[in-house]
Amino acid sequence: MELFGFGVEEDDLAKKQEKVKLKRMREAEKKKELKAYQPTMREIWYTGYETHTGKIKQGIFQTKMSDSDKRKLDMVHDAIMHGDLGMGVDDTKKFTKAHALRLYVVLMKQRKIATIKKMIATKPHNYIMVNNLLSLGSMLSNLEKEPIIALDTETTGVNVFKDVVVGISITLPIADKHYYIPFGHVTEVIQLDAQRLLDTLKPYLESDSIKKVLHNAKFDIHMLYNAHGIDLGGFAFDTMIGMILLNENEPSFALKNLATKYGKYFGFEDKSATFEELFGDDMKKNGDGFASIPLDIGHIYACKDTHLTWAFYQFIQEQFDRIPELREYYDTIERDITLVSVEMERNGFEIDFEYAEEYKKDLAGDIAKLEEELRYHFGEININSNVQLATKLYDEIGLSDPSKKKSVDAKTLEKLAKQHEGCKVLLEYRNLNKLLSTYIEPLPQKAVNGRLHGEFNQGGTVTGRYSSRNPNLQNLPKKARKIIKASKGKVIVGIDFSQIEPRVLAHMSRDSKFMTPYLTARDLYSEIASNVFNKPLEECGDGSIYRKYAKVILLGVMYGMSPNALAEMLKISLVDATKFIDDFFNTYEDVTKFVKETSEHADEHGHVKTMFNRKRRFTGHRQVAVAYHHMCKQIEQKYGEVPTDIWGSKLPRNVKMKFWDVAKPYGRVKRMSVNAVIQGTAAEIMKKAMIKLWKYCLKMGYKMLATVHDECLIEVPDTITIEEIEELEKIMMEAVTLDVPIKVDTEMSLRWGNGVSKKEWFEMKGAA
DNA sequence: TCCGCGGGCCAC
DNA sequence: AAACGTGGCCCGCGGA
Repeated sequence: MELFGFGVEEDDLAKKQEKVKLKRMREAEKKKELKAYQPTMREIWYTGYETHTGKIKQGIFQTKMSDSDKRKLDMVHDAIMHGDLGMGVDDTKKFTKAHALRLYVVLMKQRKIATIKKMIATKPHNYIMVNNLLSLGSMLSNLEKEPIIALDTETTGVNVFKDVVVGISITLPIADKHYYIPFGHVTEVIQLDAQRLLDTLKPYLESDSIKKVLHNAKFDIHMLYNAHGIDLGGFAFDTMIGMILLNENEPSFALKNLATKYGKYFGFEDKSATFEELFGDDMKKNGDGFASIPLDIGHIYACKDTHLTWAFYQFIQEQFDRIPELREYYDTIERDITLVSVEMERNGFEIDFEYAEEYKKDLAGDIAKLEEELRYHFGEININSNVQLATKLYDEIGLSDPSKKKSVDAKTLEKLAKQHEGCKVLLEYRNLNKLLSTYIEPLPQKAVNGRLHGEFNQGGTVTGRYSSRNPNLQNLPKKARKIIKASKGKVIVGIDFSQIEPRVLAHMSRDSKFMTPYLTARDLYSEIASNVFNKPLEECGDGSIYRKYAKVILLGVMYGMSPNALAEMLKISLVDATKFIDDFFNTYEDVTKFVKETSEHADEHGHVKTMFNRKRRFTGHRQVAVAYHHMCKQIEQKYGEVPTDIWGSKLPRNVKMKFWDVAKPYGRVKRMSVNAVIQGTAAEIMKKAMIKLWKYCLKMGYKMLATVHDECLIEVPDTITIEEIEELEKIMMEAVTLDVPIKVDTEMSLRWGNGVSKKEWFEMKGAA
């Protein structure tokens, strides 16, 4: 590797430098050329389509670090030239690469220390550390005059059930002061006694009359409660959720990232080193998080957190003044739902460890047998490696590839099963292995005190739905749900909105034909099934395969499924699939109109809105729409009409390709926009229902456990009466009033996944 | 050894 | 060059 002169015997440093300079200039030129396509050597923000998945992505694009050593050496070289490393130019002769890299570490350390010293020297006058009774008293007397404050906790880590709070930041807007109150730091610096301090702060933190603004409030509420028994009161606003409402496409909602991007809009220009730059490594190494950070610098960062949170709060309020319906949306839906999320995460699910262990053993045994069979069929390959598998199937065994892409997914393997009997075994293996490795094996390990606590994120999706993770409790297969049981003396009640998305579509489109089955208490899916498959209605009832298909069809067609995909899914001909889609849109004229108007709204405004005014924005779509419509017009003029099936049309090949370039992204946004309105509205209805359920459950002593998009899970005493269940159902159904009735279905279970209907449950109870 | 990515697959 | 949406987790792989 070129070391910029280090270790060079001929010692013509100047000449060498000249060469390097030239080289750098050439590189810079090259870089300039490439910039438009692939930015190198630094981070940039980007927005674009991910070519493979077709998703719109925003993020930080980071180039590979292959040149990082070069840069490091470069810096060391400069430092030596400037005398920063206390060495003369002559010393550089002895250097090796390793030596220079070690020096780089020293250099960075020196720079860190210099930065920290400077930050401490230039600390804002209103950043105050509270670590004695005098400063505490002063802070409290100011606090009593504040109707609303910003609050943040510093902790030993991010596990809300295991970590603890080591300090609390508070911003007092009227006093214009930002405080950090440390009580759990590993330091020589004197701190207030933790217990006595928390006893003193508790009434203020729990007070409903002192309103609190936090960034990612869910985390702090958990931490204060779990580790210190403080039940936060007066929760007023979560700036993270606020920012999500203002731009759901933001790549990161971490306070520091938001500050870097938006700080300049409210006078918070912060060019100082980030906390991670200075302490990221230390925190990782020591394992006690913020507690290990020296307080003289740590408290500055802690103060800045609430300072920033408050600045964002004001910024968001200004935006909400412009868009008052968003404030209304936050106030009526998102604020309280934060507390519901906390409640669900805190409750968690009880795991049946014995059952899980038994199930694990069974599965492992079955899987081992299948693995042996697979070795017989496919030899000594890693059966989990799709690369090795594809080579085996298509190159060595020589199966003909129905996917044309050497795909080895379930759909393809099913087709291949006719050619090779090992494929069926493989499908069975995949099935069991997925169940074991993703669910049965890891879930019990994630339990804390016997209960499994997943995260529920109210802002986890761009449409307004919840997401769930660590673990994801919204995608457990029925078989995996069986390791979850009701607590002793309890029963899990699952209430789900029946066909909520079609009902939302019926309401929003006001399509009378679509609404009629709901208004006359008939079943839309069954009617569709009867029409499509040309079967009598009796054969298309609940539980029939035709009805199940109809459900898939309706949801698919609603969101723009292609005839090809539909034909594939239903194993019907392309002609039939095309005919069904046409029939659907001809039958439901106002649904068609609704889809069209939604799409046109997106074209014109670059966003769509749900029923309760949450926006989904499509960055750059307006330009795409203009280009698309322009091209449609041109094609219409030249060729008579715009074909629905581009590739099957008679357009010249180059026109097809050019049209597809805009039609593809345009179509994608069109589908996303229609979906966002319906899915988003359904999600809002669920959130409204959950808030009402939550309040009722608190009163009744029930435990809310989870939401799975259109379903709510609640743990109640097993002595619950049918009237009490019906009260819960009523609360769900009355969450909103639509032009079609809202229906719910209830399932009761001692083991999730083994549910019975409400009727069966009470029959069982009656018999016992 | 760690990280990002893609393929595959689970849910609604 | 071939069109349902919203998510998260596991695995192998290649690069540092």
